[in-house]
Amino acid sequence: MKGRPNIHDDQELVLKAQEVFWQRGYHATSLSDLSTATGAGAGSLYNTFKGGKKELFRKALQQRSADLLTFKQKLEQSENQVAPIKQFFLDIADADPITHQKGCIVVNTLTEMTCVDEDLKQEAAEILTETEKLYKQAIAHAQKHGYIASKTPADTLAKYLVTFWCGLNALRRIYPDKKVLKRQIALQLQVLD
Amino acid sequence: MKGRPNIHDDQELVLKAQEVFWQRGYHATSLSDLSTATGAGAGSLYNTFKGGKKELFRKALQQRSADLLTFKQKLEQSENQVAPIKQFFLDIADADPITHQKGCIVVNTLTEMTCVDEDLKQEAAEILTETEKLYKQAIAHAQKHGYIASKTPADTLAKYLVTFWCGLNALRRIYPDKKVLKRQIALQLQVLD
DNA sequence: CTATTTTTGTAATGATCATTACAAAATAAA
DNA sequence: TTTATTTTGTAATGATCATTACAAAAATAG
Repeated sequence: MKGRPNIHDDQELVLKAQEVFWQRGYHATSLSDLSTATGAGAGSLYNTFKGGKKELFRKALQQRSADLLTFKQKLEQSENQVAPIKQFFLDIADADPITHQKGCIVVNTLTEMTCVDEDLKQEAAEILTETEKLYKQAIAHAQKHGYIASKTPADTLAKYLVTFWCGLNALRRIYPDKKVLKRQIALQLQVLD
Repeated sequence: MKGRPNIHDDQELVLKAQEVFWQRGYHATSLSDLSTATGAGAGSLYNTFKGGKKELFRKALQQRSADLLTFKQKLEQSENQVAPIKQFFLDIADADPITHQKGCIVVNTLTEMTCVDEDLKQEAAEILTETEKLYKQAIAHAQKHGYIASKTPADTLAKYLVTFWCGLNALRRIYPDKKVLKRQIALQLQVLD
């Protein structure tokens, strides 16, 4: 293959860009910010991501869809498939302050892009419905095997968890406090007993 | 008083600006958008709001703090102070599609401004903690008078409601569907029985 | 070594942004 | 009326934005 070799790994560019987008959102992030964060100049960024800023953002967002797949595989190896989900939520309380402030890039995007960019809003919404589907399967599995007593439909409980996830990412911004968060998370997870 | 008279009422300017900020957020709203929405030129807007776009946004946000006070007065006239809160949540399901997409300007601002503008983030956070305080008093009152059986501390339940509010404003964007929302809201309000 | 191809950094480019300058308009006071 | 004062709409202003143009750099292929 001819041509000057890549300095920057494409995937690493996406991850470094994701960090900035995650913290500042789409509109408050400039190409200069992305250049600084990635270490790549505008030339490189536009050569790699022909769609420019928006394509880079899309890739950063869709990365979470890939991450979800990894979590799905972990679930499927569990006896009680709801246990890793509960643990995921409980672990949120232990996160560092910056992580609390960042929240969730998918929820952030849903909020930022609604009434602004229908495509990106829809992409964020779809990642959340994917998450919901994963929750639903895990809950149904756990109910079938007696890990959950509640007769509430798995569908409803899954939507409950997605709602909680979105709410928790607001709460942790207001109260980035381990004790408070642990207590609130425990309360919310009671419906899965 | 000397001088050319006002065409635009200050409060109406704020409310018209609020509508645009509520839908599009701070960064995606241009002064041209605000000029169109309010019917006032840049000259008028800067003459009225010396702080420019940011002051106008602040006023639009703080309007919700005033609205909260109105709700507080309604609460204090109720026998069961938690009843109007439950009703408020249940009524969300009946809102029109655009209202679902808009969500809550306070939660939107908390999300948009975290890691971007500490002042505005804090203002949004404070409106939510004010809301929490209002919930807490109402819940404590209801518990004392036997309207709520749950022994869970009012403080914890109030934070639960704020978390739910933030989550619900994501859920309604994904499912702007009366049946779905009614079901999920009813489930979440069960902790207040 | 030469030609070709791709990446890279930098420096335009043109659009859009928030803000300001300013003169005309419209009132009250004198 | 005349003068003073405030509002209004429009047209600069200068900054910043995303994007593109382009030439140097760095590799491979012939």
